[in-house]
Amino acid sequence: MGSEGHADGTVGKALDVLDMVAGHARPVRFSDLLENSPYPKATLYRFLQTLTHQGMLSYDADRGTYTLGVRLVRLAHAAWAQSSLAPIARPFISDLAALTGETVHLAQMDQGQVLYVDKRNAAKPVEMFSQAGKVGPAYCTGVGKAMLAFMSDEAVEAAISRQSFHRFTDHTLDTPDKLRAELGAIRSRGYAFDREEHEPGIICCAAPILTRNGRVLGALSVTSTTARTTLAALEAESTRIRECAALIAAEAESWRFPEQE
Amino acid sequence: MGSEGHADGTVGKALDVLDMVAGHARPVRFSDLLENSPYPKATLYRFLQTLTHQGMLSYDADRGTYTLGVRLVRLAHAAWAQSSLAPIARPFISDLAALTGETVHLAQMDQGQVLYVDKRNAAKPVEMFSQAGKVGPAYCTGVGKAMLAFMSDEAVEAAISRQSFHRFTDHTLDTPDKLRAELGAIRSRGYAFDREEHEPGIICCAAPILTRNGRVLGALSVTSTTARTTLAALEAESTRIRECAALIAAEAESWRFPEQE
DNA sequence: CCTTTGGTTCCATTATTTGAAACTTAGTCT
DNA sequence: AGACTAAGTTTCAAATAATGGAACCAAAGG
Repeated sequence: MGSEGHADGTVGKALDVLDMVAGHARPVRFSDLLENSPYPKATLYRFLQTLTHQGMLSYDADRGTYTLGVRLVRLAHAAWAQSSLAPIARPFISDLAALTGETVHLAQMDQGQVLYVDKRNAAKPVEMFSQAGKVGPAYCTGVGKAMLAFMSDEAVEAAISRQSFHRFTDHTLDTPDKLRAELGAIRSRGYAFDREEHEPGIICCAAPILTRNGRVLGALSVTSTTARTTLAALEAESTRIRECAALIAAEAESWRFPEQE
Repeated sequence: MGSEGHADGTVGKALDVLDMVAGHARPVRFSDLLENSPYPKATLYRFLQTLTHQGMLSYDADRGTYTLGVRLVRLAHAAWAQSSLAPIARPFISDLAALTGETVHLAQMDQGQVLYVDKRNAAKPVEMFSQAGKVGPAYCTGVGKAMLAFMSDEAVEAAISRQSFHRFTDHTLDTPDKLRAELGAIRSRGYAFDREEHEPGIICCAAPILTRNGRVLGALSVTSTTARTTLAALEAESTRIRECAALIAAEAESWRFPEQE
């Protein structure tokens, strides 16, 4: 039962080191890394050398610090274009943001966590990278619950075992059982709410993006504040949200059909 | 020399496989990969398993295809936040885009390549990852030349040795010597042009972002098309661009890149 | 000049990776 | 159906690469 160490094989460990570098907000020195590292000095050193040599990290010789490298950025660029729903969904979420006048989030599930891959705000100018790429908890966000509700039982349990169930607000569903009950309700309703479960004053209505065979591709949410609107008013948009999700799903599915050679 | 890198160690090979997947625009089947793979079936198979398990790839069981995984997107977010100039420069490039009414690029140099870390377009709504995160050649872009012109001789030569000198247009500087001459001119002028060297019809004026001691942090450019404006008109903005670069440098230095002594 | 701190290299031991071949499906042809 | 075939998966002894304690080096500090 994986308590923590899920670093299988050598590449797993190397990627672990990548995450360690990514974890720090600024360029890190070797010794900084060594402190929170499960690996001995020589081993960590060699990993850093290899990753740097491979372009996944970049080393500032003057300062002796490591940052994430270009190759990683290039891969990520490809990943975003290729594996995320974002490029396909872009026009649809723009429309949805314009129609509702609220902030729209597009998210996918990553190892039991919610990964926001795009965001559109009708009012404010668009934010870039600073928003896309963010991660959040699955158990207390609209998009997270919307996705969980339509995943297979094993996948849900795997995800649940990775949740922290931290009680962010009075409304946070802070146990697996409360969450499971909520997921059932969502499944039959077809869409999810966030009733200030993650942040006070923030509410949303979210729908999953599903393939024809019911596989979860991602989720879509319209977010607002209790100051500006109510859950009931957001629920009125649920049909629109679900239609938008369906359009994205259709587009995604047709676009992904392999037309080899 | 060594276009296809010597994949040192196990992680090198694994990353190689990642690149292979990234190379294809669409989801790839195992056998597609196997064809252009230097690795035997079993080996490739195990790499794909590991990478998938690590979230670097994602496997579509229905279709039996691999795509780049979302973990990369998360890493890229960290890379962007960490690559320091982008978050700092954001308000400044927004202003510059508004003032000039043209597209503004923010780039940094890594391993002889230009990495675009942000982009702002006054007219169109902002594009996300699809633009920021792109990598381009240094020898035939305004930002690339602006940075090279202020780098140390060794660094420049190292970068030159990594350029392909592909002749994109009639104006491309396609030899090291032409480039070196141009760099001298840029250094004394203080800013660089792109005279349709990379793409026909695309011109720009670029300035480096330098620390007090002259270290190159990045570069800034204002880009337009020959249809809309002229080089002379862009040059009129050069003072503004350089001022903007100076502001960013000052901010960066006080904030993230304290120059020692 | 001696010590500490931070980083790099060595190298015998150990564990992992390797890949030919055998095996398992899932299709296809006759 | 039965006999082929293509595509993906597993096995296992041999080959290879990773490991990490310890030695080493280079600055900075006393």
